[in-house]
Amino acid sequence: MSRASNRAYETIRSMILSGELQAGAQLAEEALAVRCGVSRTPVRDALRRLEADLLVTRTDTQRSFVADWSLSDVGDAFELRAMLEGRAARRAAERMTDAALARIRSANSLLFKAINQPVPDVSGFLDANRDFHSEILEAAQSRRLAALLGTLIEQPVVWRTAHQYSKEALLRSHGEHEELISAFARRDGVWAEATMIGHIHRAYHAYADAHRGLAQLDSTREAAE
Amino acid sequence: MSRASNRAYETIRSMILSGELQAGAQLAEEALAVRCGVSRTPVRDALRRLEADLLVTRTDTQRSFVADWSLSDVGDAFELRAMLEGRAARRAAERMTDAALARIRSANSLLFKAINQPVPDVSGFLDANRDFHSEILEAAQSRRLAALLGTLIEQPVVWRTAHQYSKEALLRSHGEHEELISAFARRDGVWAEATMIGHIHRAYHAYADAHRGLAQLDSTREAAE
DNA sequence: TGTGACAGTATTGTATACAAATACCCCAGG
DNA sequence: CCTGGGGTATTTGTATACAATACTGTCACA
Repeated sequence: MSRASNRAYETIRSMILSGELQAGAQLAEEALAVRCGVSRTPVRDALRRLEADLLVTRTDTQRSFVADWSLSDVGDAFELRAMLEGRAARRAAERMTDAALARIRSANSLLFKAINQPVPDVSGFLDANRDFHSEILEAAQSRRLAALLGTLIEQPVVWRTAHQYSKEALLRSHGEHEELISAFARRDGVWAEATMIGHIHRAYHAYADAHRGLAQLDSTREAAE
Repeated sequence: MSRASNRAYETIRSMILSGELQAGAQLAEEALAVRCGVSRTPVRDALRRLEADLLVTRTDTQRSFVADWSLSDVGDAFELRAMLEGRAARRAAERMTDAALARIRSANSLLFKAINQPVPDVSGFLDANRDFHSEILEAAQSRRLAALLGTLIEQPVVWRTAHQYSKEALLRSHGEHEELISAFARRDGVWAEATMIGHIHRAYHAYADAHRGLAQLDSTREAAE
């Protein structure tokens, strides 16, 4: 995808995720085109992609709006992601090559290094985490699974969650990854799947706890106004 | 989606599925626009959607080609579909209302009627089958699950398979649906999930058998030339 | 013979104008 | 006050022109 189209996608996406565009707000193509500094054509492209990400919904008459993500929607997404990533881990374990295993190990080493800085390097953690999971997806050798997970992995949700994490929680992630690696090393698909499902579910609860905390802050703030 | 865009989508899709456009063939926007009798704009839209369906792939430089669906890809898709529809059945059973149950029963009655014509009414069967499965998806109350399954349910694959079915095979489908209904009536999610997984897997094997038969015919024909 | 640069061609990306559809607002009638 | 109709404003759909990019084949040179 070339410049303008990507720019529109990234711009609109970040406006949604930052809250600059609130849930339910209408997304008119012309207005977005102006804000992104491009014409409507790439904006239309971007809206299509965001719709596939479920960040944008369309009415039956083709008007676009910022989708509203309740906590239950997020739960929904995590549940599916757990199921699909679990399946990916199982397939990966059954098809694991030594080379892929080495790459996965290396990603988790980088992740460990990022945690053990004087101040934990969250963005380094996230990069390594992404690599770790995508190596597994690669090893699973299923284009469809990759395509489905692509729409489900809301990196921003992971992002928000990770910034809430304590160093201990980050280390726990690393430890769960190590357990996955053990399962891969033994080509034990069932173990890998179960571990992955647990791993994602723990991430979900970390997110939900943080979210509840924030919601409480919000309502406190509102009450104070 | 309006007229031209849908027309392009349907036209290109059917050209791919009918084999008029063979796997690996390049899909140039201008050429497709001419063949569909519309301009490039709606064709671009259509290609995006077909890409999401994985009927079309794009190179890193944005050229589009007809995706090549080996039997293992189809197996991949069925496996995922079984997992996701199984999950949908479980959720549906856990959330089943009497009204939804009635609609599901009615869809399966129509399906039964379609089979029991002097000559089985395959397209009536397919309509009822689609309704049956989409009522379940509706009852599952998960937008994301619905979105994921939407890209996976290749109605044409079902179509090709159904036309191979004997009346007995169609009746077996009806019977499996009845078992699902029993599970729903008892709100037994585990039973519903297991039954659905079996149902989809049987459909896959029916497809694979038919496909192998066709492949054999093809190679025989080629040998004869 | 092999390789790299170049030019010409094909293809996709973007902007823009206009057409079609839809939503909104206001007012009349009950 | 509510409801429906109709006109206007807004928004999306489509076509088209042009720009940017990627592909292809040829020729020169090693």
